[in-house]
Amino acid sequence: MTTLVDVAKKANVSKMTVSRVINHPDKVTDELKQLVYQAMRELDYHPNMIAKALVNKSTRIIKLCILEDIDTTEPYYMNLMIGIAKTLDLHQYSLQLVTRKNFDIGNCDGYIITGMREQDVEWIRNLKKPVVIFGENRYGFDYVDTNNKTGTYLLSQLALKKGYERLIYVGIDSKESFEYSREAGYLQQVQEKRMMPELHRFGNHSHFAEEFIRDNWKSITNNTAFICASDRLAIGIVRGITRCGGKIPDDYGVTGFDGVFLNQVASPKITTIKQSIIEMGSACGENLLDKIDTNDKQGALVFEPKISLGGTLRD
Amino acid sequence: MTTLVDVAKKANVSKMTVSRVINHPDKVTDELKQLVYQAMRELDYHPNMIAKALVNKSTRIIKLCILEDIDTTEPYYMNLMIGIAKTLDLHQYSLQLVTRKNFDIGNCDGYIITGMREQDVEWIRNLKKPVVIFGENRYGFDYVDTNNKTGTYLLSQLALKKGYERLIYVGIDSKESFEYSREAGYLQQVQEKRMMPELHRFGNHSHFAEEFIRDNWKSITNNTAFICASDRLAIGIVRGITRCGGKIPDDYGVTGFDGVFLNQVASPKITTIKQSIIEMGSACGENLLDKIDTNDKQGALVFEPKISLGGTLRD
DNA sequence: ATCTTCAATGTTATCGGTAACAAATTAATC
DNA sequence: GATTAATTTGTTACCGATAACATTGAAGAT
Repeated sequence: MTTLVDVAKKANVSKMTVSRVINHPDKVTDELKQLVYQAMRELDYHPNMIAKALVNKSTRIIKLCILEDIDTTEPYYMNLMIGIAKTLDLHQYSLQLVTRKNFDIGNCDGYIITGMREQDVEWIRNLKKPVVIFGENRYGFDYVDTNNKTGTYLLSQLALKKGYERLIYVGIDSKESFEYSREAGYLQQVQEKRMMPELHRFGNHSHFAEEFIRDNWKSITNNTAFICASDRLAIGIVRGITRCGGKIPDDYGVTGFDGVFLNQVASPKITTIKQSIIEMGSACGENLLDKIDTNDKQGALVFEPKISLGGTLRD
Repeated sequence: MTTLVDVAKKANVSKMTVSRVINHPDKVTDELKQLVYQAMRELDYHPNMIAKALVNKSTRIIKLCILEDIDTTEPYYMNLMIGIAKTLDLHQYSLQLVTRKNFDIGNCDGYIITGMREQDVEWIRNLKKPVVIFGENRYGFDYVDTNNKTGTYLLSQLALKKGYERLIYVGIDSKESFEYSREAGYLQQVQEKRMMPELHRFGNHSHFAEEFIRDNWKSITNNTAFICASDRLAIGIVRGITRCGGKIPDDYGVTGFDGVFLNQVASPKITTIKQSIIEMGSACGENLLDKIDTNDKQGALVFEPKISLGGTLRD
């Protein structure tokens, strides 16, 4: 490996000048800079990040903490990691995957946290390194997420435009911020149209949604659309309606949210919100690295949702 | 952060002695060792891996190269990563996720490679750091995998025991080693029973398998079991048989392979080979770290397959 | 012309460890 | 008991970078 000294010798300057060309180029004359650049190119010089890390007392490690149960893991996370890793690699940082159990083993320069619950706020506040949360939150942490409210707002709007006359929201029975936002999107659309809101909440499993349909089938009038907080629930609703003999999308409409995993195997495909998790992961990484560099708050980064048309709404 | 010097002062020895207690404990008297251990405990000393890496000219980074198309990514890889990360974290290594495009950016101490094809053998051979392949191969690389042959052998055996009289193998149309092994398992079982082998191969998509059933439905006699090389294919076969009016598991049996992803949403659940990818990932990590430490070949690590009973075989 | 001032470059010490060599202590040999 | 060998511990230099301070040299002020 070529080092600073090799470059310095070749360019006939001190190694400090080379270091400065890299880190404070404005403090070096153009003449020397050219010499140094030339030498770096000829020797194919790449700075040794380990040495850098040693003097900076940094680690070049970012921890990705997945706080949700690993059993429920979906490709979602895989895409997230791919996105994060892409950015980090570019900046010569590396990603460490940790869970609740082992998150405090070893040092790092920053955290990306996903699956945060209320109970986690405390210890996250106490972390001494920059943090970015993946998933919206109302505790003031910087975060990256889809605009959840706009998502359900748009889907509700679309359902109405397709002529469904009744809109039932099927939500997740949890106190998390994203759920409130998705409900809010539905509510706003419904209120704008002066309709009666109808909300139901279940654990995020398809069979809960399916049971709900079965148990209430007679009260579910024709021409109803279900705005679901997740693809899982949407699939349950579809299954329930189908088993009860209802016709999708002619008599009933269904929309989901997420569009990562289940949509690949579902039949018919759910009309849902497509999230570009990879892109969001990259954003997460960049957000965090900026934060590390500048030591500044970066604020939230909200991605505008895109509808992915499936076969569960008319047309 | 407490350093070697802090510990050395507290224990009234030179820092070199402390270093030796950690790395060559046999070269230090028990008396001093106790003093040093005591001091380390009191100061809660943890070695600085960055400094270590600098003098050892190592990086403490392991690259996980996923060579398959990211689009086809399944939770499979997520589990793999969790397994690998678990081991690496324990040894204070960190994992870097790379793909074909960016695999040579930045240094590392070793590679774990998955999704290897024949075309990759060349450059993998040329890598200068230790390598472990995830997935069996016949090029002499160390690897970790399920015993693929035993897997299909056992499933075939089970199908016969359940009384199915005809066994059709549905394989993946690719030249990869795992496919050959799965075929071999089926063949061995069939030959032991002096039956006529019947093999078909398709791209690894459920609709190919489904079409196959439709196109050949009249020649598919009752009491046939399909030994499939993947859950995807198995799901296609199930769908095909169901659509043609066949009854599973009464008149037709189906088995898959993998049991990670699709099995969660399939209905009925496929009888398949369950692979503990997390565990295999850990093994991968340990294998590689051993290799880095000893600079030795570690050989293959083959996990014995376990059958996961679903509803696609009788009983 | 001399003294400041400031910008451009070089020197030295440092980050936290380890290897290689030096010194000190103990044990072994004659 | 003196000499040598072996074991244990300490000293120094180094890994590859950067910060802090020192030096040089040219422009501007008096």
